[in-house]
Amino acid sequence: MNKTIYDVAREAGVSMATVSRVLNGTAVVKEETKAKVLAAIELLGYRPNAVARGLASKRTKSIGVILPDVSDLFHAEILRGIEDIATMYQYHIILANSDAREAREIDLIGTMWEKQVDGLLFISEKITPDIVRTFEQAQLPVVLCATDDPEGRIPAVSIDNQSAARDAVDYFLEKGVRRIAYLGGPTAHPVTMERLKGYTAAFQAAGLPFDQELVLHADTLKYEDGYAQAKRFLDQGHTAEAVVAASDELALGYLNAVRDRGGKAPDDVLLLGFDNTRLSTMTRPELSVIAQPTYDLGAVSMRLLTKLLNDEQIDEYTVRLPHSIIERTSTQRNETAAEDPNR
Amino acid sequence: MNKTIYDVAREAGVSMATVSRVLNGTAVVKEETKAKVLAAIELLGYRPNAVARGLASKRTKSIGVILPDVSDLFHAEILRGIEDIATMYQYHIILANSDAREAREIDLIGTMWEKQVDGLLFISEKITPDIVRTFEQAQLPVVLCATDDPEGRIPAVSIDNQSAARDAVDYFLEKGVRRIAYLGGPTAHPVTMERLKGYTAAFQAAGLPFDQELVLHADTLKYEDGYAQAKRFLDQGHTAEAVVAASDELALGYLNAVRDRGGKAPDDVLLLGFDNTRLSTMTRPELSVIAQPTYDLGAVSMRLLTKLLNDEQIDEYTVRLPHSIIERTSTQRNETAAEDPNR
DNA sequence: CTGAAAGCGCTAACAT
DNA sequence: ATGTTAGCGCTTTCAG
Repeated sequence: MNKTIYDVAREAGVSMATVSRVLNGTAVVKEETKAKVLAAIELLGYRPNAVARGLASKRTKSIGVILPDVSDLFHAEILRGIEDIATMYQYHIILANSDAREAREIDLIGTMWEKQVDGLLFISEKITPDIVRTFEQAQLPVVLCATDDPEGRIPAVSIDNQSAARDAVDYFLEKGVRRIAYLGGPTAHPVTMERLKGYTAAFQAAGLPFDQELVLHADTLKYEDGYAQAKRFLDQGHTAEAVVAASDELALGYLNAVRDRGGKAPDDVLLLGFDNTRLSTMTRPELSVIAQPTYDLGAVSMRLLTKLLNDEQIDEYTVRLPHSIIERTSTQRNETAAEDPNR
Repeated sequence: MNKTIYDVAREAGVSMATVSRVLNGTAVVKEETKAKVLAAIELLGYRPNAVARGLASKRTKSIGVILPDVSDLFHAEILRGIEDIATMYQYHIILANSDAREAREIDLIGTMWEKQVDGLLFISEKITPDIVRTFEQAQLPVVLCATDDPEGRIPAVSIDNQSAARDAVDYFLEKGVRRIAYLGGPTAHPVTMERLKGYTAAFQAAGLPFDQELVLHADTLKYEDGYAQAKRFLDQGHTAEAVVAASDELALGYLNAVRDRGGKAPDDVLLLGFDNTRLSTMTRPELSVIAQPTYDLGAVSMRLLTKLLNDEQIDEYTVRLPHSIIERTSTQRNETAAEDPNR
C-alpha cells in the first residue's frame, strides 16, 4: 500500500487537514509547521493521489481533447499547442481520436464526462445538432478548435476561412491570373465549404465569372485524395492556371499529379496550399500557402478554456485568429515579380 | 448535482451493490432485477463516475503516454496505434510531451503516478539510469516503445535498428555502390547510434573500408537539420554516391540540399530514408526507405501493456518488430535494374 | 442472488 | 492557525 496524506500527518505530528493546506495553499499555515509537513512529505516520498483529490474536490485538472486523427499533421500541431498551454495551467490531456465520425464523437463526449474532465476541447469537421445537444446534456465547458458552431452558441477559436480563401483568389487575380481552380474537401465538410464561399465571393466582387468545372472536391484533405482528384481533372483535359487548395497535402497532391505527367510548378501551374504545415517547406518547389496559426489555434483555445474554467472575464467567446499568405516558390512565376506593383 | 448509483438503486428498488454488479458484471444478477436496473439507468440517464470508480477499485482504466513531441509525424503515427488498441481494451490515454528532456520525463512519470494511471507507455530517445530508477519507484507497469532499455530490464517494443541499418548498407553494396554516407542523429541518441553500428558492421562484414567523413550527425532527426548537415557536407566539397538517413525527414533534407545546388536524386545520389512516414510518398522522387511498422510499434506496445495489466501469459518481454526496405524512386538508378540479378 | 457497511484518499466546511 | 468531521460516488468484502 502507498503513503497517504494520513501517514504524512502522523509523521509531521499534525492533522491531515493541515497537510492538505500546505499541499494546496488553501489557507495560511505557520512557517514552522509547514516546514515539518514538507519534511515529512520528503521523508516518506509522498505524492498526493489525484483521483482521490478529484473525487473530493470535483475537479480533476484534466481536460478532454477529441479530434479526428492525431496522426494528421495539422491536428498534431494543434494538439501540441493545446498541450503546452495545458501544462502551463497544470492540466492534463485525455486524448481521443474520433475519425470525424459523429457517433463516435458523441460517444466520446460521454466517456469524457465519465472521466470527469473539467472541460473539453473539440476539433471536428462538422458540428451537428446532435453534438451540440450532447454538449448541453454533458454540461461540460467546451471550446471548439479550428471549427465553428454554425449557430455560434459554443465558444470557438478558428480563422476566418471564407476571407482566407477570398484573399487567396484575390492574390492570384492581382497577378492577372483568371483560371483559378479550387481543390477543396468533401461537400459535407463545412470548413472547406466556407472556403469555397470565399472563393466564389472573390470572383463576384471582382465582377468576374468563374468556371464551375474548376471546383474540385477531394474525398478528404489528404495527399492521396488530392493527387487522385488532380489526376482525374488533368486526365479529362482540364487545366488551371492556378489552384487554391484546402490543405497543404491537397496542394502537394496536385503538384505531384502535374509533375507525374511531365509538368512543373510554378511554370505550368501556380499552387497555393492551405495551413502552412511543416510539409510546405519540405517540398520543391516550396509551397506558397495560406497560413493558419496552427499551434496557436490549439494554444488559444486551451487558454480560452482555462478562462471558462476559472470564471475569468472573457471578452470574446468566438475568437478569429489571423491568417496570412506566405509566398514561397510555388506561386512565383519566373517572369513576374512577386508583387504586382499596380494597385 | 448529478445522478449517482444511489439514485439508480432507489429508482430500481434495489441496493447500490446490485446496481454496481450489473454495471460491472462482477456477479450474477437475476435477469428480472437486471432489467429493472437497466431501465432505471436509462430513465435517469445515469453514467458512472469514473473517478469514484477509480478511487474505490484502484484501477483507473487510463494509461499514460509520454513521448518527445506529438507534432512529430513518427510519434503521431505511433500514438495512433497506441490509441486504437487502448480504445479496444477500454483504456484512455493521458498524453504528455517531454521534448525528450530527461528532467521533464522524470517529472512526468511522477505526475502520471499521481493520476493513478494503470500503466505507462514510454517513448524516448534515451533511457537513462535515473529514468529506470523512477520507473521502479513509481511501481508502474511500463512498456518502452520504439526505444530499448540498454540493460533490457524493461519490456520494450522496437525494431532491430542495427540490422536495419546494416540491411540498408548491404542493399547499396549489392548494387555495387561503395561511397555510402550515413546521415544520422546526435551522438547522444542511442537509437541512431545503434543504426550507425549497423552501418559500420556492414562494411566490416563485406571486408570493405569506409570513410569516416561520410558519417554525418544532424542535431535532430528533423528536416531542417538534415538539410543543414547535408549542405555543410556538400559545400565542403564532399560527395556520396548513396546516403542512408536515420529518418525520412533527414533524407528529405539531403535530397533538397542536393537539388538546391542543381543536383538530382536518384541521378546524382541514391537516397534511403528511414521510418516510412507518409512523407516518403509525397515527395518526388518518392523516397525509398527502411520501413518501420510505425503504427504497429504503438499498437503492439499497447497490447503488451494490457497483457502486463491483466497478468496474461507473456512470451517475450522484449519484442522486435520486422523492418523492411521499400524500394521507390530515390534509389532507382535509371540505367540499373531494381535488383541486382547476381547473388 | 442480494443487501449492509466499510472504506478508497482526499477536500472542505465547521469548530476551536 | 489548526483539528474534527463529513462526505465525494463508487467497489468490495461479508452476511444472509
